[in-house]
Amino acid sequence: MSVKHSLLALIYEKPRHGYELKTGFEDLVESMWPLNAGQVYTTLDRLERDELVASPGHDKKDRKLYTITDQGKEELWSWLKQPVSRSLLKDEFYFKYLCASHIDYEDKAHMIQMQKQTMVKDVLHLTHLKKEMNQSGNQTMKMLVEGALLHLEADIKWLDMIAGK
Amino acid sequence: MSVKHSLLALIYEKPRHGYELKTGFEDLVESMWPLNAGQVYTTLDRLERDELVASPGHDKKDRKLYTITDQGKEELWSWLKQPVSRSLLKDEFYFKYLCASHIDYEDKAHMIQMQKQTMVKDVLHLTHLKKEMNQSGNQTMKMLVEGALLHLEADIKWLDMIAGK
DNA sequence: CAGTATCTATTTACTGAGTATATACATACT
DNA sequence: AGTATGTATATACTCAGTAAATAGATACTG
Repeated sequence: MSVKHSLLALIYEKPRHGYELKTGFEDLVESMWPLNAGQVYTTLDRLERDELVASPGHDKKDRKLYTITDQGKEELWSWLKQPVSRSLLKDEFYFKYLCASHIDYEDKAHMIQMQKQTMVKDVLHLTHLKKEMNQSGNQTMKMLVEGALLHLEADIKWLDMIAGK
Repeated sequence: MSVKHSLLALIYEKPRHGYELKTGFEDLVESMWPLNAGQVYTTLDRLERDELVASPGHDKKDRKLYTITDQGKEELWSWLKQPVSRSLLKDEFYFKYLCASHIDYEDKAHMIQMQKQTMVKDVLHLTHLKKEMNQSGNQTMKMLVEGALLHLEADIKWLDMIAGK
């Protein structure tokens, strides 16, 4: 999504070094999104070049620390402020379906069935996750799970609709 | 999304040259997704390099034609067959919301309101589009619009839910 | 306790997607 | 005649992300 902005958010919280950002990111997304370690460092290089972060030096263990600049804060706020617009075709399945229709893909029914299966599995998985989160787990993530479930519901409803045509 | 695969689909339909792919793409998405002309040619270069397309030569007007190879067809089928998995965080607003929560962003309520406004506007726009499509317009696109509306409904329901907490 | 696996930590060359911009000829308009 | 628009392509560049290598520290295991 935007690794760049999430790193900015983590550095905004407190000064950090590369590896701490990697683990910080993974904590943030509860390991649901594996992050290539290299990406942290390449992104940091670009952030520093663009003066959204700066480095005041290294810590005791010789790890390069980064702090957010004023410009970096502005960038972070403006990213958060900007609503996301979900253009029709930003949804990958819609786009695939459009391509498949265009070329009269013979297996469109199968395609829809497979997609539905994946989504039903996702519903089961997320429902399980939601239960787990009732005991422990952070509140925000629980809401996201709830949102994702509503999303999946809508998707499945739609798949049934188009499968019936 | 995947310009690469949609170009493959268009070439699969019939041999085409670069400019024809640009216009073909824009017809396909009914101009809802502006495509940088340069991207067509850079993508074609990569497709040719990877032997997913080949060029049998130029047409009468000296435009380089491309045809799909067997390997290209396989790539297209496998893309279409593969269900898309929508990881929780692939949704940009969820991700933003997670970042905002993490840093105690003061204006989360405002953020949610802005997002809702954008979505309500989108609903109006798509509802209008749907009506237009009842007369003219292709059937597939109409279904996508219907799907997007279900999606937006779910999103708005969720936004109301989290705004109330 | 020697050997090995895992964790911490970073670097770098590279690929792939997408953009900006330049060019050039043809046609339409005014 | 001059200007805008449409057709057509090329290319250098940026940005995001990956693969793979390196290396020291710590934990585990027979």
